[in-house]
Amino acid sequence: MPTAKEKAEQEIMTIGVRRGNAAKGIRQISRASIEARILAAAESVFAETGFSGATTAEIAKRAGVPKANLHYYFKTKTDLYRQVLQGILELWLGTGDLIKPDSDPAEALNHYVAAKIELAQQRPLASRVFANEIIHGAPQIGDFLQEELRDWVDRKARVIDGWIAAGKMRKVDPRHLFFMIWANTQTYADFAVQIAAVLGRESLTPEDYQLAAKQVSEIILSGCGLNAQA
Amino acid sequence: MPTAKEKAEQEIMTIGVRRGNAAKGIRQISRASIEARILAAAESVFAETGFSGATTAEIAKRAGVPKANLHYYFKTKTDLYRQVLQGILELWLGTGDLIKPDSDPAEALNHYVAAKIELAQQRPLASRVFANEIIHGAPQIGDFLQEELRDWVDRKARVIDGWIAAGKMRKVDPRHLFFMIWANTQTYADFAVQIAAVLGRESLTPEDYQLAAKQVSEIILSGCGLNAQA
DNA sequence: GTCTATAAACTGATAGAC
DNA sequence: GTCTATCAGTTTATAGAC
Repeated sequence: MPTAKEKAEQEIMTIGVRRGNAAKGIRQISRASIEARILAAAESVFAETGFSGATTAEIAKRAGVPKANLHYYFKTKTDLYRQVLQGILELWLGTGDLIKPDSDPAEALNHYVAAKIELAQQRPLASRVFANEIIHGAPQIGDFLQEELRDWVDRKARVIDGWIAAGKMRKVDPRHLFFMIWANTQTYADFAVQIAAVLGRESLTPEDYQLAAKQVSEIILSGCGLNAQA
Repeated sequence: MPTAKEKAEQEIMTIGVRRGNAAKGIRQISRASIEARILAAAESVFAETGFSGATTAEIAKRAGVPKANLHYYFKTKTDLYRQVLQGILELWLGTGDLIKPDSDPAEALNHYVAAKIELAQQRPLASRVFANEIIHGAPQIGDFLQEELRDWVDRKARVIDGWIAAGKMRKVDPRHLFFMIWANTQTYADFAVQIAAVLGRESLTPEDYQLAAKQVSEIILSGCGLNAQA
């Protein structure tokens, strides 16, 4: 028979804290952890079935909370979806830090491709939720694309144009170069099922991702008149 | 006031033929045209909202037929979806005909990229329905990927390995080369909203597709140690 | 804060008259 | 073959007891 203290801790671990049996600090930690569990569950369900196909019942089930609680923490299914997307967008813009004027072009682009492939391997669900949102017209993040993302690409494009003007690489359209890199890396997350099927595997192996990063880097760098990296 | 004949023709054009007012031949043509309209409407709705988000009511509305008739021509929503996919797959394998042993590698790959970009431009909805299906685990076309598509890629990979062995191009992994080409071309259909937003446009222009085809071809061919085409 | 029960709205599919 | 009316099953969201 568990003590009252053990029972309370069990509740913190599993379904959160009931009012009155935990200090404020612990309650906040617990609340944050419940929200994190719901967000993680939501990401997986949205990735598998898209926004419309996802049900709050399934998300709640995977998060291990009653459906009513999900609606207590996130008012509507759309609110939950928006917050999942928000987390993904923050992940996205974090890469590409090495693309700055005084970097070596080959090193910077190689690093960017590797980081994006790494993300495809580590967070394929996030990539799929994002891809699904864009394919269906970006109803929730259209503003982000036209503002933050466009600004980000404009800044990076200026860097690349600078490299070209300095004779450090072949003349290419910098924006379409980014479209190429995004497509080539994200495809290993979004289309993993197709790629695995063509390779005759159940799922992609670490070696597949490694070869993908190597070849994508080589072809794109070479296409930009740069030497491949070790 | 329309004559009886005009009225009958109008019905053929709009909702098909009622029993008794058309010969068998005309009825069959009409039936095919109704099915084609439903399939086209279904493609657009599936592309916009995915399988789960699509409603048979919306598809019927766009096709200009009562919902019950849609279920008369296509028993279930899944049946309709499968037939839409079927048409898309046939479209897909048609390209790549020039990738055969005695072709010039640069010409063949350039032609393949151009054909795929052309398809992205002409049939973006088809590309999005396909992408949506793959992202969500290919529940309906998993078999196609493991059989027909895998065989197709195996055959083409042998051709490319032959070109490499003959010293006609740099050594690359042929399968990952296809993944690159698919990703780079289909992204202009699937992610058109994102690309247009980054380019600051309402939608992509013919010049955008032309530049895309040119740059994708240049970078991939150069990356394969081949000279760019005119 | 948690959870059961249920309201309110939607959707795929069909019955049955024409 | 066509079409209106409707059923049966889901699904989002909330009320209200604890």
